[in-house]
Amino acid sequence: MRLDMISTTLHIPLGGQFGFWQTVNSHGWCALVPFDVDKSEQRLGRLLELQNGTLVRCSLHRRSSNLTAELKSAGKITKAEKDEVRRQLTECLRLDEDLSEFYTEARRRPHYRWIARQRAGRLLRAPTVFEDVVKMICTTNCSWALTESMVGNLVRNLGTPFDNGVRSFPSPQALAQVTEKYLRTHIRTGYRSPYLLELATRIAEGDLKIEHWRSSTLSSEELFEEARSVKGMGTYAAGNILKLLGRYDYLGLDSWVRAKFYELHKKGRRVSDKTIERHYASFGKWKGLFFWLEMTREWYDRKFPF
DNA sequence: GCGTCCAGGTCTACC
DNA sequence: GGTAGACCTGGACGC
Repeated sequence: MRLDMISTTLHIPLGGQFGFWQTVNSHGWCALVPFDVDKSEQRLGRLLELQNGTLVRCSLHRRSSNLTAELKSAGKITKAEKDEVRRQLTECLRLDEDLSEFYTEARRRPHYRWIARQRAGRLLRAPTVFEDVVKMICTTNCSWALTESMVGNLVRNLGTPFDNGVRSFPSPQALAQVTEKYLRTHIRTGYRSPYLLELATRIAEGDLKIEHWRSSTLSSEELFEEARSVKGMGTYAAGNILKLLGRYDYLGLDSWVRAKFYELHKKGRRVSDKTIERHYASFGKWKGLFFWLEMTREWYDRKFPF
């Protein structure tokens, strides 16, 4: 479908702490639709769905001390819609998250000073917790290629169409409308299908309010347990979802980071998860972030992999 | 082209 | 509380 698009530009002032390209490439999310990346231009693309259903395609890049967002939509964007775009982008790029305390901790430790220098530590997230949780479940027990396939199928089959084949991430309501068989056959989510369906149905029916998690006053332990109560979210998935909520108390171990830890700290020898936990215990509430950045440091030293 | 094996987290049943 | 086996997909490999 081709629509007559209206373009407009939004400028968002950035603090000195903010590393745009570092945030975009902080983990694999930028490679999962409806995000897309243009490496040569250092741009992040994203189709946003606003509360009133309006779709806005954003192309983001850094220009001096501003984030420039080039917006395209089927009609003229109102001021209220622009404000919502700004809010959603602030959520995705964690522009409101204050990492001063984390950087002070990093500067105190010679091995981690590079983190503050690089302005690393902001982890890209989706506009909604729902999208983050669905994607996290789609990373479990499979290769990255399969994650890309499952998320691509979800967006292609259940997302709202925009322009030129681009689609939004499906809402809980859209996901809740299909059957487990449909998910297995068309989305290829396998045994995860009943988990995704249950999650979407609970949210659509108002039984589970995961969008509150980002502003929750619960302790990290309580929030971790609440995340664990979602079927399909084990210790790995819940630990990493907490990082996307701004809580870094958990490591979120998977086979890739374990292997990286063995390589960096144990000359390739396997050790127990408890040993890894002990290694980072002194980092307190920041341990998950120090851990992830140490495991991915080479991404910052050379090119990012996504 | 077909069959087999394997890697990857989580859940459930069982001890 | 700890452990074994099932779940499902796609890629690698051998024939």
